[in-house]
Amino acid sequence: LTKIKPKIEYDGYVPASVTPGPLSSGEGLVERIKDATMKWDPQTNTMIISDPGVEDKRLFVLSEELASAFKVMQREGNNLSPTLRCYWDGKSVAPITKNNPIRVTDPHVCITGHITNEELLKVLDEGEHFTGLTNRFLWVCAKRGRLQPLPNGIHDNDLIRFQEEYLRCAKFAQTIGEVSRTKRADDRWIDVYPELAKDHPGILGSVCNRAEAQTARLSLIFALLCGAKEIDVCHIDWALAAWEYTMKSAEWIFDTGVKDPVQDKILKFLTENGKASLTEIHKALGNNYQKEKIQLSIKRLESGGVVSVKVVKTSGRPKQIIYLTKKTN
DNA sequence: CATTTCAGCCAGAGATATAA
DNA sequence: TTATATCTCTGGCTGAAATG
Repeated sequence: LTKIKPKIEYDGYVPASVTPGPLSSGEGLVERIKDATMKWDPQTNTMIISDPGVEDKRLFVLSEELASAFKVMQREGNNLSPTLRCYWDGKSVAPITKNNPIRVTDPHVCITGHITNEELLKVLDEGEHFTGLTNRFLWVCAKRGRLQPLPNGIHDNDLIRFQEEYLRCAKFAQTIGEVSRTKRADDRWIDVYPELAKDHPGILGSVCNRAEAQTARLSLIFALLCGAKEIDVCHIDWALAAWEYTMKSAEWIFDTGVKDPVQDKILKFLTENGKASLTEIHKALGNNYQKEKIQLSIKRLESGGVVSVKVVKTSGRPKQIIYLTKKTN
């Protein structure tokens, strides 16, 4: 909406600020919506505002170069990924740096990124660094429907119609406060929830294991776009349809070729030895793998029924033994 | 082309944390 | 306290770039 020169009256509505990226570091994302910073003034012996910060915590990032964002995330010490994850959760962000007490309270950040399938697979294949990040995005496959050598563009009148419609919804949404589901919508939600919450094995799991939260958010957006005060059954159904499309997209993108390298190594070790303790697996992975990544991979293998984990008592800390449950091929 | 330099990688020892 | 789990750090290796 804001990318196009406004042709309509906003009439009091302030659009979120827009940045084209590129996403390069968590600090960069924080800077745009940071809180005011205070510092001690020895002259007057009071706290003074050293930086007014930004009042409006909304930020829309349109990153045409998502590949570069994924690349910088793999660099050591880059905190883009953790920052993005905090943003998704709506948590306040306070990067820990010595001389930079900047923080962001209640961020509201939306990121739209473009990337080709080839690039995505390439950057994802190189590291498993962004487990937990990929499932905070909705993956939507898009391709050119037909060749259009002489595009007409959208007619101004049509565009204005969209703008006005959107503006109406946005203004309305800002007035209604908390949104809840209707009773019928609650029932529908309870109905579909178990299926949504189901774990998926493999790398697809790490991409899709946030289905409930994503669908809930989508249903809220659909409701607001309808100008509704409550989420109704249809909004949930639309959200489910949208979610299904993004999941199918993710399946198409991620289920071809990309494997979880940690899983592969664990499986290889297990096929050679039959069983292994966590320490042995850790050693097999080079003694320097983070426990989260190992645990995640084991959990996925476990939910896929490939391995089972047993806890064995010792005279010290209990030993966790991982068994191969069925033959792999 | 041969040699030197150097950053980056990695195995693995050893230190530290954790659960009972 | 013990044994296991997890993390950190170092020295050696490698291959690419710089130098002669």
